[in-house]
Amino acid sequence: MSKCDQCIIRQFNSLKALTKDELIRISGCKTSRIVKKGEIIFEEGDSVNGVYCVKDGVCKLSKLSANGKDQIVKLVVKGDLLGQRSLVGDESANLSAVALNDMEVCFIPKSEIMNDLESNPKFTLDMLQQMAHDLKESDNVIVDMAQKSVKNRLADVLVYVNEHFGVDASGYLSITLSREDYASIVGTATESAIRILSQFKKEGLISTKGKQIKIEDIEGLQRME
Amino acid sequence: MSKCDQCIIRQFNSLKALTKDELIRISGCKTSRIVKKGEIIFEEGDSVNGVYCVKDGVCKLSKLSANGKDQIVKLVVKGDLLGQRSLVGDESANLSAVALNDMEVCFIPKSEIMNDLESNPKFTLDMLQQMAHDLKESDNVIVDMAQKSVKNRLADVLVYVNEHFGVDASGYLSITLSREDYASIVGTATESAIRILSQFKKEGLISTKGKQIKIEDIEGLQRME
DNA sequence: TTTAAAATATGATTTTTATCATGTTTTTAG
DNA sequence: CTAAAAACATGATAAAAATCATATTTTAAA
Repeated sequence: MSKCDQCIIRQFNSLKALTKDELIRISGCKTSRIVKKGEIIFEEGDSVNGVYCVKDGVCKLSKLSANGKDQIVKLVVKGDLLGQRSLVGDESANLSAVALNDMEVCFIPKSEIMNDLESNPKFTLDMLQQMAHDLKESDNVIVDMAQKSVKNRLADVLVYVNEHFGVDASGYLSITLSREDYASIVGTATESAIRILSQFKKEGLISTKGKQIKIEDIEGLQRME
Repeated sequence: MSKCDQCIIRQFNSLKALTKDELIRISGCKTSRIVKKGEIIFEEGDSVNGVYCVKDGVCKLSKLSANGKDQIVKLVVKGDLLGQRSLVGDESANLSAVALNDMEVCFIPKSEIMNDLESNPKFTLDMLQQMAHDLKESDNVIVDMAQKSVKNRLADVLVYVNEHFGVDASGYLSITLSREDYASIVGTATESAIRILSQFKKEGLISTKGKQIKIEDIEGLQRME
């Protein structure tokens, strides 16, 4: 089993604020796991009972709305923690987490994390800062959701995915989301998302190969925002 | 000057996790202030440099969108803290805070709060728990914003205001929001909000007197959700 | 108290977005 | 490899919401 105190990933999240002793203790009780693309890590209503540290891959956090559609609230990437909100709030999951590609995650039991949160203020403060950042992001999403058109929001998402996940050797976005996923991030009907992507294609802003998307004119997409 | 350790309001927020000594120290450096209805407490981009503890009244947290419209993200009420996100993130305000009625607030300088956050894990953890709750709420707003109709969202807001602020002696909502404020919470055009309120009136769900609103059929409004 | 300004109200119209229908392509399972 | 399922695509139409126009009412200021 790999050791947390030698794991580079923790530099990207609040676990970096733990002491060497705390990391060694956590190493002893954490479990590693491979999550296949499409697999559910946890679902709305589940007791999560710990925190996942994402060593590789990406997953979506989504919530089922009253009308039966899934709304994606956030993408969780390599280096992020997952499940900390439910853990801190001591409640069952408000969102579902589903892998968008193959992932590698470490699971740290709740009791271990809570122990450190209660005794290591540096760790707690780092977690608080991270959550403050998440809250700011969420507030910004609310504003965009309320005030921008579907077309604008979709352009935003393409730019976001491009910036955060980059492109593969042939220039296609390295994360492949289904049209339904795009619709579910933007908060629109799948047909509308497809239609707008087609329009972007006609306008030369993007090109596609199957479900893969290549951004051809990022300034054009940004200008729309 | 009133003493924080004897102030009942702190029971409603994270300040309750401070020790008596810490409260006495804070009492010595806090300042009290009356904020008139409509007055700006801070604006997007301001350095807030501390935390406000709301002793009385209500304010809106909003952000100016690219199209020039204000989007209200949250209502901050008696007992809540204000400005903690910017303080923890060590950045300028992402939102503006404007009083919706006359308020009484206490301002605690940043250095004092940070000092306690770094040394009192109970306080930090309480703050973290509160922020986890805020984040959950924000995520839920995103889902509603994306998946519910304007009419549904407006019904939600009326129910929310009713539940959180109650009614005056004659049964009218005790917080009086302008139609523009309602539009800005829901994320719609002012005319649309007015139109839907008129429709609710015709359907007997609410009645109005000037800008005041009385809920006549809360189940009807809830059923819509 | 009178008047100007702001807020509320409502109609007409346009734009945006959702829904339904249906066909095509791509992916997946046997 | 092939059939079935899933995902993608697009047209037609309906519904939702924005915009523009213009009254009317309420509020605030001189």
